[in-house]
Amino acid sequence: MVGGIRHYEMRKRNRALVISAVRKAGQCSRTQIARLTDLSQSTISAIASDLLDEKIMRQAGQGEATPARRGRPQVAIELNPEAASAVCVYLSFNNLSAALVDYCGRVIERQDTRLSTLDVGQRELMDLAASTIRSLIGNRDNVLRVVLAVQGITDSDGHELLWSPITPHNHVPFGPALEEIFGLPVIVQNDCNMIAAALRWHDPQRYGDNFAAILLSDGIGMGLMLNGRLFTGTHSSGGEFGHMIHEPNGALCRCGRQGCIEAYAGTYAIWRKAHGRSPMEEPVADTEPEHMGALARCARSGDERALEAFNEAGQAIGFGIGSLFALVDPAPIVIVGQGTTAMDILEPAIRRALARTAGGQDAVDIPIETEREEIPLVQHGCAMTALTGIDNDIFGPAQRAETNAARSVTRKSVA
Amino acid sequence: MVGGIRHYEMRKRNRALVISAVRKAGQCSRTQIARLTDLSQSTISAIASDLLDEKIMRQAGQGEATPARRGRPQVAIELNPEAASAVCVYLSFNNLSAALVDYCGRVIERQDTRLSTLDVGQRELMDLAASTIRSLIGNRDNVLRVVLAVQGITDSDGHELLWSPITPHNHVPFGPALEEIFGLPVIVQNDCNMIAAALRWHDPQRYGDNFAAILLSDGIGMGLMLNGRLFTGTHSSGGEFGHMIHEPNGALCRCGRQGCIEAYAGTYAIWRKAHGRSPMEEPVADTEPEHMGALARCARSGDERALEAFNEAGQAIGFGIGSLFALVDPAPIVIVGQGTTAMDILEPAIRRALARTAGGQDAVDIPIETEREEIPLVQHGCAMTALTGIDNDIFGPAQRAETNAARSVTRKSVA
DNA sequence: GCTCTTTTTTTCGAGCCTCGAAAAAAAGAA
DNA sequence: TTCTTTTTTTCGAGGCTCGAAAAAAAGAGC
Repeated sequence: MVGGIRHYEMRKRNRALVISAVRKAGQCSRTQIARLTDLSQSTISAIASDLLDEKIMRQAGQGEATPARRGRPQVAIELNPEAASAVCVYLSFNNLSAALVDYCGRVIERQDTRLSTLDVGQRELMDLAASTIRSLIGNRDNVLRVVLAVQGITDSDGHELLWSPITPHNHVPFGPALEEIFGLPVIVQNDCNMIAAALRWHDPQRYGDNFAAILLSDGIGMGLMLNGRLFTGTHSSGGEFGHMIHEPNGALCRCGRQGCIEAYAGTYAIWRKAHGRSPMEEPVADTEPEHMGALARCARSGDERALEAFNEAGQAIGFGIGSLFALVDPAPIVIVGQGTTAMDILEPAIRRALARTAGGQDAVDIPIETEREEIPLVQHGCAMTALTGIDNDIFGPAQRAETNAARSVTRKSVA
Repeated sequence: MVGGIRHYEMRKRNRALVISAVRKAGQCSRTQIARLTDLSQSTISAIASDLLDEKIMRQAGQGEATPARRGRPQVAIELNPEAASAVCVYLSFNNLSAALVDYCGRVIERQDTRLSTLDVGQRELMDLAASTIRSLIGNRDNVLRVVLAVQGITDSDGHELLWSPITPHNHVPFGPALEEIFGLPVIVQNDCNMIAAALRWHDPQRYGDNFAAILLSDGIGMGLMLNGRLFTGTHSSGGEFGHMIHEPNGALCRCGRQGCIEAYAGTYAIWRKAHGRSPMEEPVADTEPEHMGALARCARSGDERALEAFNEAGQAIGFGIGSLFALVDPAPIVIVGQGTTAMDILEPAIRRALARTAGGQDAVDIPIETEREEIPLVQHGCAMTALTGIDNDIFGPAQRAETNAARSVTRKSVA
């Protein structure tokens, strides 16, 4: 049962709606907000004046074009960058990149650390995250949220890292541990979900309510946007596209099972195949981007084994997308990351396989986009996740908790 | 953009919440409703008295136990069965079952028709549906909705039947055509989704916010409940579990492609395999339930080929569930329909395969339930879909459209 | 430079809705 | 018959949105 709705909720949602409209538009006059939100002028006036009073928004310096029209000029308001800030951390293989962003999403400070993720203890891993966050926070008092993206499987509540290829430890409780230290909400998220979130912010035209972002690197990850929402599993972050079954009882996967898509399309799998190794050989721990580039060049210049390896990878991905499309059809598809450097070889194989599936009946029409760099996307996704979280959970509810309390106290003491 | 919330919406949702609470509970006093909805006594009092005035609810004849406690006795209210009614139609292979249900979901009248769905023209198919609905409606004026469940793929808006194994016609526009005739909202839905909806109403304890219902008959269908909502594709009804790929380039499926799960686990596939036919042989049009029962008995009494056929089917289903669980983990699983008669043979094979997938890591723990009869489930699902639709869309919005109009007219004419 | 027109923003009163407290209602208990 | 207990209704207060009117802030015209 959802529970009833009161005035408080109504105001909260309308406030959040206004904030969201301004966040999307960048700058916005009250009249425009009214049009965007379908609320009346008077309501917008009231909400906007509250938000300005609370310093969540501020009047925008009249930027560029004042088209010199007749009538009272619109005064644009915008998010106040100092209203809040958030820390975004991305933990991936041998790398920790963190950033402090202001309330508008602009990066204030950045910090990158190399480490050997496979060799580091669970304690150290969490300590490293904590010290990075601490140094970014410094003595700021307006940091309201931390978002930690990790390569791997997280729980659906955003508390823990359940399993990851980058560390031998399971159930790493980043969320609770860091919340304890900093007294802030900490959200742990799968990196591919953050990529999907970022893409939607970058280009809402192309990446609208439905699309899938597939990250091709060591492992295969996926972020799925369905009906305008990030799709997550019921217990875990879900969307483990790389571990759908491609060949029952097939090649050995890094996860220890057999026949996963990743066991054909992960960089280690391509490397294994191209070097003529057995599909049951233990995956190598790390494949350098340069090696993969070289392999792609081999394939292009006619090396049969290399070509075959990429074809097999493309086939696995294509059939996988086909199975995914049988369940839900999230066109377009975006391929992200290192794997995109070989897209000229992969894409034909993907489309060939896709065309042979029920889900991919109109395979020709399915747009497949590419994005080379995943790290900036992950960070931007974290930032927007943190900030919209602040919008909805903190700035949405009217900031009158104290005022209200004060008022009722006043009333009582007067009476 | 969702658009802002006004008082009207607030009341609408709270009314819908009250109706939903009463629908779930059967009978309910105002005090209980207040507790269930977390709204105040006064609000419930107001809403309840409106709903009674509008004859959407009625006072319940004090059913059984009046536990003779002190104090003013609770007066229970319940849905007024005559507030509305709905027509539910289920079109499946060679069969059309329809029912008229009252606002409480009780069947008032039923009508079943046998036909040869494969041989009937598109026009005739729609005419048959229309005449069945017409005869059920009779001269009632409180029929507010029609829900048509079909075996096959429907569009996500619930307007059309896009593709179905039971008819050669594609894009059959049941929705618009019937709406045109009867002037009522008509919703076209996939049968497995209706099964999932029904199971949730039947046993919300067991089938809660997350579960998957898999229908094993000629084809393989699935209804997926995720986070308390029926999962549908973005363009089509989605959840075409049967057409996820089991073996790339594998056995011939009824859909014309190769290697779909259905091509191993549909009754025609089991029949084909058990009779030693080639996996590329054209699927037979129809397999009688009796044949399948006989086949299962053969397998039980040691017929190798039959046993192998069922094992292969179980394996396809198991790996499919594993792939599904990689994306999302909707435990428990319910197997529905004819296929359940062979569950003693299928289940071990399913679990063996499932255990070999990443998604099914805890395969032992995943509960697999069975439900033999699908038709009653589909009909009940249609009924609840129709009725909750009426609750939300028609009875939720305050019934004061005319009153308001009248009022404002009065005011104006007075002024 | 002053007035007129146009557009945006704020203000104000009305109406709707929820809530808490008090009153009313409807029983059993004494 | 009166007291106690529990449910339901009533009533006034407060919060929120809305439409209409007023105020504000420009350019246009002379």
